Order: sequence, then C-alpha cells, then structure tokens
Amino acid sequence: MPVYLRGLLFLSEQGRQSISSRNLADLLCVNASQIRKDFSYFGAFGTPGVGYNIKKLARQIKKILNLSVFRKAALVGVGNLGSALLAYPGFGMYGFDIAAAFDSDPKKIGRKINDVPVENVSNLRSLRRRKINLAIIAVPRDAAQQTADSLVKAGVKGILNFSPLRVTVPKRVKVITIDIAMELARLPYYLPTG
Amino acid sequence: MPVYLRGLLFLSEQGRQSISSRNLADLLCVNASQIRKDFSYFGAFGTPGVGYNIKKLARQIKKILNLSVFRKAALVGVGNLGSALLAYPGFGMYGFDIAAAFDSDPKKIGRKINDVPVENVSNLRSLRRRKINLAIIAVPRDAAQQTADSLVKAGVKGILNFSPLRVTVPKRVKVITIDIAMELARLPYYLPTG
DNA sequence: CTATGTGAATTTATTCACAGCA
DNA sequence: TGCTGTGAATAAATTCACATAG
Repeated sequence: MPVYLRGLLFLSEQGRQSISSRNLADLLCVNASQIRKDFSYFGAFGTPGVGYNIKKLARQIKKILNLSVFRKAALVGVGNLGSALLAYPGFGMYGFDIAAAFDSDPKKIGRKINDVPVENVSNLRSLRRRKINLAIIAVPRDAAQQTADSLVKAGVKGILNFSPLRVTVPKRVKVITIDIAMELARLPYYLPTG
Repeated sequence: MPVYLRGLLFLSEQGRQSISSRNLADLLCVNASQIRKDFSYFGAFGTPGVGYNIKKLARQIKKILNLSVFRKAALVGVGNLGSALLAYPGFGMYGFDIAAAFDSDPKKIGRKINDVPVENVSNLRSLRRRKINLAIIAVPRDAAQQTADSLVKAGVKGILNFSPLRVTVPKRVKVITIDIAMELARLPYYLPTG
C-alpha cells in the first residue's frame, strides 16, 4: 500500500489526473489485476474506460494507512544519520513533521538543526504531554534498547528503528526496523560470484 | 534469509554454539517449521535433539547470499546520510567494505571521512578498473537518476538507493530502494487514529 | 525424550478471464 | 473500445503432523 501511495503522489506531482491499473502496474513493476484487487478491497473507485482518479485514490489510501492527519514525530539521536533525517525531504509528503529532536551530547543540546531545537534526552518524557507518539531511533547501537524503553515510557506507540539491533518493546508498541547493512546484504545474491 | 543471518550473527556474538528452530523462531518472531523448511532447502545441517550449529549455519547462509567473499562498495554522496553510512558499524559483519566515496562538492573532495578519501564524482568511471561493483546512492533526490546512470556505465551491478525516487536502470542491474519516509508511513496504520 | 526434515493439508496470494459499465 | 471489478483457477507460501535420528 505505501508503495501505491508513493507512486500516486509521484504521478500527482507530474500533474496527471488519472491512471489505469495497467499503466500503474508498469510504473511500479507489479501485476495489473493485483492492483485492481487491492483497490477493490476498500471499495472501488475506478471509472471503467478511464481509470482511477489519482488524487481521490491517494486520499483514500492515506485514510486507510491512517495518514490523513498530520503526525508529529520525535527524533532521538542527532548524529550524522539523525541530521540527515531532519533534512530529509519527503517526510512532509506523507504528512509527517519531525517536531522534536533529542540527543545526549551537551555540545549538541540547545543548537538548532533545520529549525528544530535539540533537547536533552532526559526530556523524552515530555513527549506524552506534547502528544507526540511516533519516534525515530537514530542512536548508536548500544543506546538503542535504552532509548526504546524511554520512548515506551513516554507513551510512544510507533518506532522507526535504525539501529542494527533488535529492540524489545511491549507488543502494543509497533516497531519497524531498518537495518541498512542487512539491506545491502541482499544485493550480492543477484550478482555473479567474485 | 538476511534476517536469519542477522539473528545468527547476533547469537554468535553472545557466544552461543547452537540453537533449535523453536528458539530461533521465538527470537525472530516467526514459525518454527518455517525455519526448518527454509534451512532444508539448501540441505540440512541440524542435529536432531540438539539443533543447528550457529557458526556453520551462518557460514552456509553467507554462501547462499554470495556474502562469503569480502565485497567492496562505493558510496556516492557524502552529505549527512553519506557520512552516517561511512561511520555505520555493521557493514563489516556482512562482509562489506566501503572502499570509495564520491561527492560533487569541491569543499568535500579531498577530505577524508572515516579514513575514506572523498573523490570527485567525475571519477566514478574508475570503479570498473577498481573492480567495485556495488554502490550506495545517498545523493539529493534530483541527482539520483544521473548518479545511477553513471554507476551503470561504470559497470556497477548492484545499487542500494536511498533517494525517494524510482531510479531506472537496465534490468541486469539490481536496485534496492530504501525510502525512509515510506517506511515511517507504515507505522500509523497500527496506531489508533488521532 | 528432544529436535530435525519432510510429505500432506491448509491457508494465502497471485494471476487469469470475462461480464458489465462509461 | 478501454478499463474496472470480481469469481474461478492457479500458484505459492505457511502450517501441521509425524516418522526418524541423535
């Protein structure tokens, strides 16, 4: 689903109004009936003979993914990766706003990066009051679990974890881990040996 | 498969010798017979009554994934994200070595980051001679396609793309795209609305 | 008695094929 | 005619269940 959304937002940027399942399939390298089936799961929106209205469909998918309201997210760890995330264009188009940043390094605390002031990690508990329930972990590996624990205590419900470590959280909290090295590890499989 | 490998490397670090499919299943949150089936695809290594030898199994999976030889990879784009990747621990344990870095910014060219000298992107063609056929794209969105084209010309066979853009390459080249915002977009689905 | 390896059963996902609408 | 929406057919993945090995 997020893949469809990305494709639709891309098409929308190009100024297109509508697209057929076939064309979208070609664009995203998937099967056309797959797309029609997936879309039909949440009720049908296409116009036979024409295709799908891009804007309407994007709005619908956002609703399904719970992306229809703007979300605030917190970033923990303002190192190279964290700074890159703060500067990352694209969060916005999915309705995310990195509204707070935290670090443990006194040299960083107080500075502003991309207009977001860096706060002391000890202040993580304020997230509950500020109604921020999404967080991104971009701290060194050894601090990841501890950070996750603090986030859970602060009432965070969803975590995007960039550390190459399995973090353990109560099962009511959803974690998505991106292990960058692991992704790279998938590549050689498709390559000739040597 | 990469997930299994990560789990096994983790266990290996802990000093464990062997593990049963059941225990590994619990650790990775998958089904136990799934694991046995997957492992049996490339011939069986487990010892009934004991389990699988962790080191042996890890070595085997590395062989399957073509990870048994050290691989050199090139990084293009030494911004915040690129710098983070250069410092990323974990590539090593999958047998990767970021052996070259490129950027277009004259202020960065010539500097060393994490012992890797930053070269001019115009020098990308040297990758063929240096037998580097994996690359990581960490450039701004608008430069992504152009970078991919240069990499393909330089004989690169696998690309890890961090730009939120679909890059188009000949089908002999394998691309894995990590769209960070899209990953984050998956989280709200599991959250209560609001 | 514990844990593997694997055929059989089941569930899930994908693809096909076509009736019906604009 | 072009494309959707969907039942039917096919393929793939997952899980079960158990004979067998240490």
